[in-house]
Parts: sequence; C-alpha cells; structure tokens
Amino acid sequence: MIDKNSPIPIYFQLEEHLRAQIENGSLEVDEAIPSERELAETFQISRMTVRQAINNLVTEGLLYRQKGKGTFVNKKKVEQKLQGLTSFTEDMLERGMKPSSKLISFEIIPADKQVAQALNLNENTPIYEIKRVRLADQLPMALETTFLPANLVKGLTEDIINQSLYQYIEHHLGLIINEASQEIEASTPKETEMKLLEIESSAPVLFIKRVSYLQDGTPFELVKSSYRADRYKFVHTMKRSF
Amino acid sequence: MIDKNSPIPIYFQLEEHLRAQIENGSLEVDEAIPSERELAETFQISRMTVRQAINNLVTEGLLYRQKGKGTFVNKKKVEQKLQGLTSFTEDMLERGMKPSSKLISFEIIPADKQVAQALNLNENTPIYEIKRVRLADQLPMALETTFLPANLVKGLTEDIINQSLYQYIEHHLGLIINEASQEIEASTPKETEMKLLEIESSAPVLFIKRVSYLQDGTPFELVKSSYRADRYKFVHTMKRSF
DNA sequence: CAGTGGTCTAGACCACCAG
DNA sequence: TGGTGGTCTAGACCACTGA
Repeated sequence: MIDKNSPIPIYFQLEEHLRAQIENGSLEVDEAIPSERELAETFQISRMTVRQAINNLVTEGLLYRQKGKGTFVNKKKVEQKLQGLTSFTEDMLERGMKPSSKLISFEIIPADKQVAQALNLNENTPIYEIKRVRLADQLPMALETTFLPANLVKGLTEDIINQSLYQYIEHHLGLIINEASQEIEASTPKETEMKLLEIESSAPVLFIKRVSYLQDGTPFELVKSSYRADRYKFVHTMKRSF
Repeated sequence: MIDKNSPIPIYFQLEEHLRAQIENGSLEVDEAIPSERELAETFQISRMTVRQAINNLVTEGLLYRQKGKGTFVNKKKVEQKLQGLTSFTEDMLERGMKPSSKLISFEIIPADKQVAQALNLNENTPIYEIKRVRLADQLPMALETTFLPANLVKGLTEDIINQSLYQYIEHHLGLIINEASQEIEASTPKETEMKLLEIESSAPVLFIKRVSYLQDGTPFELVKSSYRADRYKFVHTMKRSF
C-alpha cells in the first residue's frame, strides 16, 4: 500500500490512500479513521509523517479532528471541489462530463487596446488568439476566446491546447498559476455566437471574462466565454473575511 | 519575542511575529524572509516548529515558497475586498453607489420543500420570507427574496432589515458568518419581475442563488436574486489552490 | 485510567538553485 | 559548492476525552 522506496512522498501516498477510502465509502461520514499512532504502526512510518498527510486532508476539508477523541470523515459538500481556479477541462471533469473542443481559429495577432490593457501589455504586442467551441458530452457548452502573450506562453501548438493549456503552463513552462479575477454577466448572444452554440434567439448566455495571473502578478491569460445558460451554472463559494 | 514558557504555542507566536512584520512593512512584497534554519537558530527552536508556523502562513496566502531559493512575502491584492462574502448593501457601497430598498413583502411562512432542503430544515419549519426591490442610486438593480430560519434569526423587524441584516446577525445575535456558496445563471425574467425591475421583455437577468453558513456549518440564509444585466456585473477573484 | 490529538525536539538525507 | 525548502525519523510531554 505504501512504498517507502517510491519517489512519491510517503505522506502523499497515505493521503491518496485515505482519500480513496473516503471516496469509495470504506470510511463513512463522521466515522473515525485509525488513530495517528495506529496508522504509523500499520505502515511502519513516523507519526509526524502521518500527521502531514492528515493535516493536508483537514485543510482540504475532507477530515476534521477532535482533541482527545480522534479524526473523523467530514460530510462532503457537493460544491466543495468547484471553488478553485480551473480550466474548462478541469471544470467539466469535476462536473462529471466529458470535455472536448472544436477549434475555430488559432493565430498570432497584435494586441488591440482592450486586450493590451487587460494583459498589461503595449498595444500591438504579439498575442495568441484562440477561438474554440467548448463541448461537454459532445454538446456545445460555451464559446471561448483565449488571449495569451506570445512572449510569455511560448511554443504553443494546436496539440498543446487540445491537451491541457494549464498543464503545459505549469509543468512545461514551469510557471506558477496563482489566481484570476472574473467578471460575470448575463447577455444576449450575437448571430454568429448563436449559430456556433446552436441556440435559438432570445435565449440568454452567461458571459464570463477572466484575467489570470502568475505568482509574481504577471497577467498571462485573458479569456472571454459565452456559456449556454440552459446548460451551465457557475458555482463557487466565498468566505466572509469581514 | 518568543516565550517558550508561555501556554501559547511557539509556532503560533512565531506566526504572529511574522504576520506583524509583513503587515507593518518590515518585510516587503517578494522579499525573502529569513530561512527556516535561521529562524530556528534565532529563536532557539526546532526547524519543524518554524515550518509549522510558515506552513500556516503559506496556507493563508501571506507567504509563498520556492524550492532551493527561499520563502517570500506575497503581494496583497487590491481586489481582496471584492472577493469576500458581502450583503447587497456592502456590495453597492464598495461599488461607490448608494443602496436602498423597497419592501414588497415580509412574513413568516412554513418552509416549502426546496427552501427546507437548502437550509437543512424540516418542511414547514417557520421561516422569514423577505421580498425586496434593491435599488442603487435610486434605480432598480435587483429583485431579491431572502429566506431565514425564524428559530435562528430571531426578533427580525422591518427596521432591522432596512438597516443591515448582516450587522444584526453578527453584532446583536452574536452569530459568526463564515461562508456562502453561490450558483450564478443567466435567465429571462418573469412578467412580474420585469415590472418591478422596470425592464423590457427580452432583456436577460443575472440570477444568483446563495446559501450562507455560520462558523459551525449551520445554513442561516437563502437568497435568490435577479439582477438587471445592464447594470450589474458580478466580480470576484479565485485562487489556484494546488 | 488508557487513548487521542497538539506540540516540540534534534537530528537526517534529498532535490533544487545560485554563484 | 553551500544554502534553500521538502521529506522523514523516533522519540517526548501535554491537555483532553471517555469509560
């Protein structure tokens, strides 16, 4: 179950092990998981290592602790996973749907004023412009236009964007994605949008404009999306920080 | 600076120490804090204890780490205020507009199935139902229906809801508001809604459904709002959490 | 009382990054 | 190469819970 010689950290292996048990129901809600000492003994690892795994699951909200009593499985909020910054692909997978795309155009163009401003670039700086129809379970879900600074997100190909752009940015380019700010509106689609989304006139769309930032604050992505209102609902959680 | 004999955990004392330095500007944005070994040496504590303090600050987003380089102070966002859970009143004030309300109805009714489920109550439990037209700078902005468990949010009057419901809940009832989950959709308004919002047919609205929770997880509020799409844009920021 | 999580120590080896 | 964070160990004492 736990391989001490694996390059994968032990605490992470244990984390996955517990996560699996929670998800497949071997551990029920409000049921105590084995004690830290017990887990350490079972897997022949240090208690501190066990605690690191449990800490992460507590932070994620999957477990909660009670002093003197034990560690227990939390009731899962359905929405819980949906709150992070995710790509369309990740979003659909979390919703249990199969994402796909139809590429409409993919080119390098000079940034117009609006895009330049959003991405904090000079006008006419070369940027990638990628237009796609986004599908979920083969049905049109959204029309999406992505703008990326060509100097920052280098070596982009059709293959890459058909796989996962975020994976490429994080793993191949080694950039750290930090956060995004979004504007969400209701609007009525244009003629061309209606056709691509296969909707009747009069049906509204959810228009989302997102600018995403790296760890150092550099904006690396502007995405404008029009989601079919009958198929898509934006879900998130927010904290009262006062 | 650090008192080992204090009942306050050492890692927490260090946390507060670093937090203060970040907030008063002794440590600047993107500046490296002393290394873990250095902090351990300085305060004569174990490196693991130092890590516990730093871990917490990283989780909170105040610091970020870079392998082989060091631990750095994160920039604080201007947007930060906008992302929090706010009432309509707070929201409008942040946008620089003057909020007001027109009360349509205010009564105690038995919870129907849908409301009961959202608020985790039994059907027919008494709840407040408050319908209001929400105005910003005297113009209709949204139509809002709020549901509150009568047993939890006691002693509600028209005066209170005309002031600030959240203030009342937090300061008079002493309840701690923690978080909310929202669903945001685009839709078309019903006849009655159009009239109250003073909009033409065919104009879409932004429909927001929110359930808010107290610290202990109890849902205390269900709000359904229809915002005029031409006047309202929902803005928020989200983190890439992994 | 025995068992739990909470805190803490004083080491260790690793991979990564800079000069 | 020397310094950084990432991981891990094998102990320890504490306060708290429940029987």
